[in-house]
Amino acid sequence: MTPTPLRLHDSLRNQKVPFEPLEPGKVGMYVCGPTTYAPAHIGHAFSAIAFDTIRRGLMFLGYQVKFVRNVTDVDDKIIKRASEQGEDPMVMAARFTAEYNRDMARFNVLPADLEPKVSGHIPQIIAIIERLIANGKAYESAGDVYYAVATFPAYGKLSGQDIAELRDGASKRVDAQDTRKREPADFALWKAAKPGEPSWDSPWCKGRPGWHIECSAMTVTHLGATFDIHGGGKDLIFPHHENEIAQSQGADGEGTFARYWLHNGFLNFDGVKMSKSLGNVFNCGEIADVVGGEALRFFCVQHHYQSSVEFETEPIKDAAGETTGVIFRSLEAADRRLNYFYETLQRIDDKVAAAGGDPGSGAVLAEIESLVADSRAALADNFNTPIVVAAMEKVASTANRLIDQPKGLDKLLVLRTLIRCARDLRTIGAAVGVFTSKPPSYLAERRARLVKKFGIDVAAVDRLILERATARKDKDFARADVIRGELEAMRVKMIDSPTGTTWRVDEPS
RNA sequence: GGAGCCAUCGCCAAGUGGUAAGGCAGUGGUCUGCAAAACCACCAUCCCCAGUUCAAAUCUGGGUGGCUCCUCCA
Repeated sequence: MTPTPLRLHDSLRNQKVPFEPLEPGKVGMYVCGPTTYAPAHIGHAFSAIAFDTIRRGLMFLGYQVKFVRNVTDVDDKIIKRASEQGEDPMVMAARFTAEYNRDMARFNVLPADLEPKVSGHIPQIIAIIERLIANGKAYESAGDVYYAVATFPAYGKLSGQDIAELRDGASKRVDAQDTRKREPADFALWKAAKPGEPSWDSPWCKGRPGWHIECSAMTVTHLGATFDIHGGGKDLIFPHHENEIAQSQGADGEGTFARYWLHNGFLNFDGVKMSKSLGNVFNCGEIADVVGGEALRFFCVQHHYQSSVEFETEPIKDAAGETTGVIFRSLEAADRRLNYFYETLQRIDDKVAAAGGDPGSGAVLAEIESLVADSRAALADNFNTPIVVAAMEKVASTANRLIDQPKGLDKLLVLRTLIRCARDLRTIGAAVGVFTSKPPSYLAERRARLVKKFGIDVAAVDRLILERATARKDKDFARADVIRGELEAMRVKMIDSPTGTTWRVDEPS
């Protein structure tokens, strides 16, 4: 299959450009992963989902993707946190790494093809530092090794920063340790370890790598000196990605390293940045428990990966006015829409099963035929997933119409069209990471989640529904409506149909 | 102080030179014992001002408002 040509927004050129992989049909992609010193929060998920969507999009468009996402398991923050908790840093990092991967799986983030760790790449890191020293780009100072920013003229190109300005900015923050640097903007490639800290032998001192160098070492190890796509959060542009470029090109020469830079936008909470001081940092586990992992995934897919996104929350307060929790309005809305799609898929499956299955090949209604092609075009235009969602909305509403009001249409045509709707919705859903569950399983999980959340007594609901059915049979509609009122007070809404009464839990919107 | 991003219907959100996707909410309708769900219909000229152009939400300049980075914060 010939891959579909695509255009993507390259941060370095700051514009949408045609994507031309090094090797036709193949994509080598590297994304900055987590530093594992704490449970993953929703920002980590947001970035991981963005690049998982891009990866899936590339695969859907016909590219063979090698997806590398690193784990920073050696880092000052890890050492600090582990020391505070009296835990071994490497053990703690391994624990949070496993937790990170479990969390991301709940958002339908596929495992990376490779998940390199700093601790497993010390020789490669030392090798690249040695190359940098040999090239005159780095210098040793009291056991530490620093990158000499002044030796790399292109420094600042990615972030649009002027190196003179950076010097001014950095010089305001000089502290005692910085006297080891030639100039404040220089950054550490290797730093000496204190007793008890994780450390490795090196030509300079027993120590550990600086933060930035790991990515340069891992990309060249696993993707080669030059590769296709490098991704990460917008906040990493400076200094992290700027430093990566300086390191890799300093070691391997001009024109090497990432050929396209992709950066995902940030999550804003009610207009402000997420930060611990504002108390709006939410862990992935909490989010997935409260609204379901796929709801966050769907929410992300409803937005463009590059845009910053508004995220509406509302504190839950007890009688005394104390905050006891938080309501994720945006995610609840996304989950309701996701529920609509799953219910639609369920209805199609039921209808098809009732009709005796697939009637074989033949024409389908033209209005649903373009979903796959339209989605392909949208994804090929810088991974425009909101357009994909809009196209899926159209197919879902058509499917529902065919189920409810198939009047005047050939039965086999309707059946074939419905089968095609379901098949294409699942195909396109998978291309962006949604609708991956079986509808009964999603619907059951959602109900269980909401039943638990609102403390609904399922046995009582079933009893009341039976009572109401009896009342309706007796034409005692007054009684039936009283029962409905009682159920609605429990947040239970009934859906009457020719085959009986089902119910759903409704969140206040 | 330096760099950059953004401003589209009540809310969320695509579109970045050719005459405003989609969702939520709202209104009217079909269906229903009544509802709900589902479906159908209606629902914005794009922050302000000035330019460029046959044509601008989309380009340029100015203004206003918001956000981010320059602090190993995704």
